Amino acid sequence: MSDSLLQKCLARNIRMTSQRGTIIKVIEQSEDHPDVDLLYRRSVELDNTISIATVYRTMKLLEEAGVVERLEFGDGRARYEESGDHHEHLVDVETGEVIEFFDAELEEMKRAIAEKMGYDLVDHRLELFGRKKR
Amino acid sequence: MSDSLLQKCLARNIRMTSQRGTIIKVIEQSEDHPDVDLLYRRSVELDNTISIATVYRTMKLLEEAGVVERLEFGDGRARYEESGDHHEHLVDVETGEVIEFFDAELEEMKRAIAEKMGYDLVDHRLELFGRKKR
DNA sequence: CTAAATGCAAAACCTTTGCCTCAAA
DNA sequence: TTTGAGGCAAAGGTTTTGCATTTAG
Repeated sequence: MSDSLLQKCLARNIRMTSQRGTIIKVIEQSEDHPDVDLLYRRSVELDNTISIATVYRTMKLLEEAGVVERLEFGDGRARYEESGDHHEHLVDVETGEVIEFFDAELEEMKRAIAEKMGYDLVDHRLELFGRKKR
Repeated sequence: MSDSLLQKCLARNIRMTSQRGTIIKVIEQSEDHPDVDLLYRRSVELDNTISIATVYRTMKLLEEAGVVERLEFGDGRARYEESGDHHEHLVDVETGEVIEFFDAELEEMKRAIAEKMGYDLVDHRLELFGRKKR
């Protein structure tokens, strides 16, 4: 089975502090796609000495370490999720709900398209915005 | 053949002013994906009375009218392009160059995926980030 | 011990807005 | 003439940063 976020950070020699530990725990326990402010508020519940600057600095660190992914849904602030199996996002335009999905054929197609244009795909992002049928 | 951006705006009864005319001309002549500041600087060259607030207001107006598209490449500011044939973007991670492409199969796949999840696709966004092979 | 991390507040960005003036229809 | 648009500057929201202090290793 796969390592916890904390283990991944330790494996990368990220210096561990109580604040980072708290933020990492918050990320691990988040099932949604929180923005920094939400991560901050959840972290403060566990350790009321944490400042939002630390949350920003930690998220940047974790992103650069490749253990979290930064998402943008077009609302002007970054949201985060733990890195893991790659998947895409479908945003329900009426409720704001974010649904994760994965489609192997789609992944391969993206790789092939970049290939055809003479590029190695290093990253990619797909967001679908949909309205629930009824 | 298709209407110019100006014609599309007039057809939608967008009140025309000299500033809007200038900004529209700048968009028409832009072959890249300018952000607001760049649009502003290009507009000022043609009419030095234009303020950046007007550029922001005009881009919002044109976006809501559906005649321009707002793009986000993850650098924290909006970029724009004239609406037209739908296409995707591949960003060269080394040069920042943005290459447009279209793939009908990919489009259909996105629609089908949303469909399968019980959604009507109302919008979608795909960006590939690649490194040129050599 | 020493280098790095934190807190706090200020600053830096990008974007929006209030208000008064000006211009399009 | 009337309603909407523009300019300016201030304010808003998100993210970054300088600096003094604390802490991990």
